[in-house]
Amino acid sequence: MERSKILVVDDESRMRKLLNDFLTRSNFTVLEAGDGEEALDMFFDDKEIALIILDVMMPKMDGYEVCRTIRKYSQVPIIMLTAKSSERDELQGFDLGIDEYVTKPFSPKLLVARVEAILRRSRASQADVVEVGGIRMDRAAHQVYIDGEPVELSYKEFELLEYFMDNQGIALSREKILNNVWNYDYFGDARTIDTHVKKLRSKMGDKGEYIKTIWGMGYKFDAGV
Amino acid sequence: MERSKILVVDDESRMRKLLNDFLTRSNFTVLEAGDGEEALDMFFDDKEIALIILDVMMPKMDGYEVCRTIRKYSQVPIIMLTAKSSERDELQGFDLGIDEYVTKPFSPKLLVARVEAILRRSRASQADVVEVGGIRMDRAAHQVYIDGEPVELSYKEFELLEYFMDNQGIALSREKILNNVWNYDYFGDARTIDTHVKKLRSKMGDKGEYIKTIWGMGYKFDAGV
DNA sequence: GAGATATGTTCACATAACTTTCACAAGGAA
DNA sequence: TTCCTTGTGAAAGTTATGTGAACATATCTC
Repeated sequence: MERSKILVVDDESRMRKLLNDFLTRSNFTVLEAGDGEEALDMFFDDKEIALIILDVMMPKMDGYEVCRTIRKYSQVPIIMLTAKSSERDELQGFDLGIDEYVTKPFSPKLLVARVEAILRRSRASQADVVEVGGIRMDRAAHQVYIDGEPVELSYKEFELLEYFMDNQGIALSREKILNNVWNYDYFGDARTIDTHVKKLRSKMGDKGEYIKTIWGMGYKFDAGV
Repeated sequence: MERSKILVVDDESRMRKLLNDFLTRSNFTVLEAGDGEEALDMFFDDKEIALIILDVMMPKMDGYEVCRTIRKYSQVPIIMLTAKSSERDELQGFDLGIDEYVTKPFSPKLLVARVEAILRRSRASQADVVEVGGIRMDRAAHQVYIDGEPVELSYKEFELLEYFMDNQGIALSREKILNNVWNYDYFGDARTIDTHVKKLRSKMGDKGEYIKTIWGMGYKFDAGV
């Protein structure tokens, strides 16, 4: 997977540095903007920005304003940083097309998890139907076919398979799977993944072998093509 | 591998000198700070600090405080020095993002080993695919290919080969291998390395010869290219 | 809102895979 | 040769994963 470019907009440089650090560590490329105007300039200059993290409270042009302007031209995912949850409630009243709200102070780890989840979603919607090694995944219909036959998968099973198919050939640790397929607020047993993998494999028949176990590490989807 | 810069923070100058000595000998560049404020100044002045060793008990600003401040802006690895293990337990209750705890008195040798292990971890994610002399190592897929054919390696075997390939042409003592490939809390027989080397060699076929024995010393990976 | 149904999670145990140790063989150094 | 290090195969020990069932939670139906 290529490195996605993320634009961080905040007037406080410390906050920008913090986010930059964490996101860079998580393998994203980060651009920083110190105010709304700069943010708009950077966004319209660089067509490859995959996601924007936007502080609400900024001098001159606030996050709300920046968001409205961008939304006139683009559906790029936007995460809003708000200082109080009351701000958040207020904003949610308007339909600004904001993908997530994160209230300060937040755990950077959590933010990264949300960023990954959103990007996954927005990447997913690019190709609605994918077919690999006899497995056809129709995201719009939320339906999977194996050798042309429809297979009944539960919601989680579908999402798990989707994540596997989006990351073919890549070794995925349980932690990573949890972060991307489960909600960020799930803190249960990672072994639940094993159970889901078991069900997935059995529902997939002989294609179940595509889900390889990487002992001591996690799982990997590999259709061998 | 370039010399990594390490910041040692302790109010006792004897302790700083001791650490400085050992780390310098192990080929690190060392900066010293005598208190928390100085530490913060040095850290934010010098963007190249790769790791911080931090004493908990210090006058004015304690290690706990320093850590929290740094964590607001940076994910640099931090090793905490604690006087009693009770302190350690207490600290672990908070999620400060500390990478390691070392309880005084400690063996400097052990500390150096931990430093190396942590730095290796944080460096590891640089090049995802490496190929040398017909051996292709795909870290993302956690898979090794020899002459294009996939080879099944266990977790430890993979890590061992990874370490060898990251240190091509360098003679590696068993001690060093243990410190870097095994966990620091492994105190078993170093001969387990021999067994793993044997398995690796046999799984690598004629490429097994790349792992040379350095009699009386250890091993070396050398693809002769 | 109660009961039924489907889905998701946890648990305990079986199984499989891996790691370490051991004992002895083989090989290099003095 | 003699001492010490390394190679090797197999046994013993350890840990991770597979699996079925119980339990919990959410969803649907009436």
